[in-house]
Amino acid sequence: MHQSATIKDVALKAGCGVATVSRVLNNTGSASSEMRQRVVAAVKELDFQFSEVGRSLQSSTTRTIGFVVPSPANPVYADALQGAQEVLTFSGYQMLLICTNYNPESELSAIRTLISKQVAGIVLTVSDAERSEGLSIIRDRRLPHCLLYNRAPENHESWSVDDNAAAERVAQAFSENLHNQTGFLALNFSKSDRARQRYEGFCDGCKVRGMKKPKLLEVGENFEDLTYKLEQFLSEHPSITGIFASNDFLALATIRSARKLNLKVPHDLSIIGFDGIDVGSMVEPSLATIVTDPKMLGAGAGKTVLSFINKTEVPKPPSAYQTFNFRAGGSIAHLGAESSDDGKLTAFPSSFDPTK
Amino acid sequence: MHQSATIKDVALKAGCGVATVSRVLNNTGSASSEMRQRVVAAVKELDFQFSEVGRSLQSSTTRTIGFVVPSPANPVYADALQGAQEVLTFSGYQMLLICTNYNPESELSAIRTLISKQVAGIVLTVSDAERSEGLSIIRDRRLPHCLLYNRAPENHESWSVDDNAAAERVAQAFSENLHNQTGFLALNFSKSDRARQRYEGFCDGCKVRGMKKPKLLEVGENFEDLTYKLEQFLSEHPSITGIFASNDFLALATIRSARKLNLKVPHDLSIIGFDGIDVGSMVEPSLATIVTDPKMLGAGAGKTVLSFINKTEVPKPPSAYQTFNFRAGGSIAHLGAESSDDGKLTAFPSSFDPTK
DNA sequence: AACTTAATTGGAAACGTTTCCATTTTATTT
DNA sequence: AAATAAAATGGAAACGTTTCCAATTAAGTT
Repeated sequence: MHQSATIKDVALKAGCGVATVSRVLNNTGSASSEMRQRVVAAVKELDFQFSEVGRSLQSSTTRTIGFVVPSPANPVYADALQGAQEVLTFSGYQMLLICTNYNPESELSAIRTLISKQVAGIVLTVSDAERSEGLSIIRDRRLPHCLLYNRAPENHESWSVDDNAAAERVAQAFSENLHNQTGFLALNFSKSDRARQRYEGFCDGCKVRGMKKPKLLEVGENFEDLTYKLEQFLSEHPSITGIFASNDFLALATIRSARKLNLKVPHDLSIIGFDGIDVGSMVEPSLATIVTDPKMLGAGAGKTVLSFINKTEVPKPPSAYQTFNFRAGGSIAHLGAESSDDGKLTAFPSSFDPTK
Repeated sequence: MHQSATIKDVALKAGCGVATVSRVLNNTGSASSEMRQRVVAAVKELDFQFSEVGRSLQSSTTRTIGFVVPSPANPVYADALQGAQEVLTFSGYQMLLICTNYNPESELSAIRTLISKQVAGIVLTVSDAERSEGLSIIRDRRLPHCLLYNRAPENHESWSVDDNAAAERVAQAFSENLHNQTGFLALNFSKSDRARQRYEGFCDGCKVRGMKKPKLLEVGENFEDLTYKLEQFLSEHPSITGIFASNDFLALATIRSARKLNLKVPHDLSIIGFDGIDVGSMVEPSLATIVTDPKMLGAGAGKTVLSFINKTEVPKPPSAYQTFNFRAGGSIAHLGAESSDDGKLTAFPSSFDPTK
């Protein structure tokens, strides 16, 4: 690779000292207009750009924020990154991105790497915020940081959906539609405190409303065998009328599997998703789901870290019930009083979609 | 922020020179086992980690690859980033990510920023590869780089879908199903050479097969007014029986809009998408589309840059026809000979889905 | 025990900046 | 024209590493 020009080269070409070049280019300190011209000319000629490495060493601050997320392939994180990008770019910061693939061991090494790289701050989503070793290292070093999608343990800032509250809201929706026995489709149940919090909140919500405790069905990363598993699950628990899926993709996949099993959604089985991806409202039946705003959360977490760095006022994350919204949809049926031929209860027409 | 320990602190605590610490920790050069122990102890005690900034300055190479993409919110790029991440992490490199939001002006500044940061290489998607100023700067500096999703001008490596060929394949699909007049729904038509190449390829394909030239409908970033625009478009060109949409989301949104206009898909209007996102095969009717492998492309571009850096053999990108696959689906109807009551031609049953 | 060889160690320079400080030049005032 | 103040300039140190090289110490060899 062609060696880049340094400030020394510029100084040489302009016939002055490096200090002068630095002052001119940074507009700090004084310089004669003739000198300025010479420096600018030399810069142009050499296509000079400062090396941020040199600068960082001297100023001991890289204008870089580290991001640790499970996977950009999950649109929730992708959108959050997008939101954060806008905030960072606006403030002249860059994003160093490391993905952990829902692998807790990767978290620690990611954080170590970011510390080595001397990032000015870190935004991170961990597997389990309560017992994350990486997180304690960050705190010990007093690195500006903010959790994203993890509820904050003490002394940590966090921008996150309140999974418990959101899952309770799902229970409410099932309850309002007279469902009694439901199921919870868990993705990454062991690897994600979010998944567990959702199940917890869902169980709480069901209990409070006098419903039966939801049955749990764990699903692998790629939804393998979903149709088969769903069939097993439903035949084991035939009283299930509604399913709460960990995320919208899983919900849509479940609808497809139900279709393959000759079950009509929502007539035979109601489905509620989580995240509120756009496609959910494009399909037929539209997907009832919890709508979240990943971009806002990502931006918030980014702003929080920046405000720590700049010692400005730290933005307040939204309160629990501002972090999500329930979106009704055609995938959930109201179990009226009149029973249908197959013994199940009739549902709303599947074209019902209050979002339109 | 709590000042981190440096190699000097370690040397002091271990009672030796910094050179020794460096040698011990990097396993370069010799050291007595007693010395090793003292150094290791000091490191533990101080929780020392090398500063990559110092290292980079001295070695003049950051182990960082810059990525310039339009937006991670687009799953195509998100998946590509995911693929690249795995490659980079495996080789001990990090990803510095900058998003341009489909804004050509941001590209140049992004590239300048990356150069300042002394990235070891760059993977980038630009608005127009043929006339990208950023790209020429990169070439002038002889920075290891690889295009992603842009066809390569001379002297540039590239991992990309062959948009022309893929769009031709779409024309073939329409032709096989006896469509004659089609429309092309363009997203970011002015800002993306991909969109234009798709239209070009689609037109070529239609022409070769004796079909009418596709009508063009441009759509804004957020599909605003899609339903209204679609209505206008179809009434202006009533002979249109099929639409090729720029991407799958747009295709799904079009299906929704069609539904709102009381048009049955595919009976009244056939739709083919582009990208092959998973949900496309979960919905009903399933979406006929061009399936691509963004993860593979991202990984390939990453590998290419790494191989430039390490002067190892440069991986060969897939040939044009290996970069995509046509996936049939229920959203495209075969226009048989028998005409239906409304004068249009009957379609396959909408449950037809060869992917199952 | 004296000598040669090998292993171990630390000092110092270099990487590209910024900034302090001292020096030189220019402008202003008497 | 001399004295003073202000502006312009450059040298050098510092930031945290690695590595060359010289110096010291230990280990073999006769």
